[in-house]
Amino acid sequence: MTSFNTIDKTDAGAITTFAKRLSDKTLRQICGNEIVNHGYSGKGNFGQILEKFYFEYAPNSEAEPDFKEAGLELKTSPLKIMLKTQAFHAKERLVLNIINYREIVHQGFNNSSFWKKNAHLLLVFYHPEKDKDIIDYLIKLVEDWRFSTSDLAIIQKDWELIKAKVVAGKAHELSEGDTFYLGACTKGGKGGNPRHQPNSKILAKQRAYSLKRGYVNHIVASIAGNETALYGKLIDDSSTVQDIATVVIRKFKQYYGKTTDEIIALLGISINKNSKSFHASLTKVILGIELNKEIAEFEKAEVTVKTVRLKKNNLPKEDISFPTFKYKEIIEESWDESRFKEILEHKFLFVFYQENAEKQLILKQVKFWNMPYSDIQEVKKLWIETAARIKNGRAADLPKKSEHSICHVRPHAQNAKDTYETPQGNHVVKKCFWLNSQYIRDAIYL
DNA sequence: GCATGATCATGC
DNA sequence: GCATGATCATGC
Repeated sequence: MTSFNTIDKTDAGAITTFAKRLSDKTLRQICGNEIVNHGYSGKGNFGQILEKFYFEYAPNSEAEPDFKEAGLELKTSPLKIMLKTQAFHAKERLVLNIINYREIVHQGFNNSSFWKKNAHLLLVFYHPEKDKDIIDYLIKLVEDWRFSTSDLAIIQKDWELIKAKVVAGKAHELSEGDTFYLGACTKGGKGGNPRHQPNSKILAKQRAYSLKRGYVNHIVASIAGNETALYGKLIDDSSTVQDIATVVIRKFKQYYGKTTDEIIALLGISINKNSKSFHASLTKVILGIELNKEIAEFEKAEVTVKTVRLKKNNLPKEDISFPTFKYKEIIEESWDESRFKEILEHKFLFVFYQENAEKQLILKQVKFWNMPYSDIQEVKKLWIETAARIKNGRAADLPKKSEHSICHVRPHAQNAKDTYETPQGNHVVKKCFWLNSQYIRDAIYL
């Protein structure tokens, strides 16, 4: 193989071309058997082996990009194959450099450690398979990446929010749901590797900048050129306003106080009022997205839309459900790696309608929301209690609404015969966590 | 009127 | 066939 040492290190194009030789190959094929005794094991080491044996430099954690003369940062990330479409998707968020709490408060975006390191990425996507050695993973996609103008505007806004929280002495309250594309994800194993922060005595978990999985999906699809879904954009590079929340709220606001019938008439469209997807369709139409398309920004930011019907007293008619959990799986999870915590760390868009005297639905308010850190800590207690009861054979008796102010557990199944097996071997109706209607009213709507 | 249990509709 | 979002039914 041609050595990387023959490549012009100031030329990002030449480095990318050299990297592209990896496409559709494995590390063993490209580097030969010299890497069999690579000495690395376990997750996350694909990148280190690639750096050491292909690019021939020692893994480091410097503030400069990996190829600093070319301003290019090497990142490797795993893909998974979607069963239905056989298309490649991002398996995980893409973790970037550590957020230095002491430094960020003195930085602007353009001289931030995030931007210095990640303005230009060299991405290597590989396909990990169980039971295979890391060096036998197939490398599927290799490409350099720069953020589009409109994406960068959103990422900069995300960065400003992360900084503002650290400036306010709230680094310990950072959550991935705070932001749209650029997340602050935990990094550093169990215990969260607590760090000092500048404006508070409270220790904060170590966190890194990361691109959300939905955003990495967008990168993968755009590199592979095989978008399976159709996307409609709220914002493009020529938009005057480049902020997701501002654009969305502005579009909805002109219909506040109007009934769904009036909104439909004003929009001049016809959608089936009796369909259960009526509200989802109406949301898309208000946002100017065609019904057969997905909202590009929401997919990239992994925004979950929830439609809520309020009663006259502002209390939602229903609690909000989440996916069911399997009794035998939840007891094997820890809270920090739990599916439910991951769900709660997403950003939500709530669309509130309220019933009037004639039983018509009036659009009241839309709100982007993510669960505050302190509430997530409360839910953690409920989750632990739930797992403990299941372990103790009490799957039929899980925390009720009266036991917790934020969430409860309740059936969510086709019918009473639709069950999952418990650790004890009996079958109990499928259940899930629900967000209490009172909490939705008090913590989100009002 | 609400908590709790139960079930429906849709789309993949 | 099942996951998911949404909604209904009953009894206290």
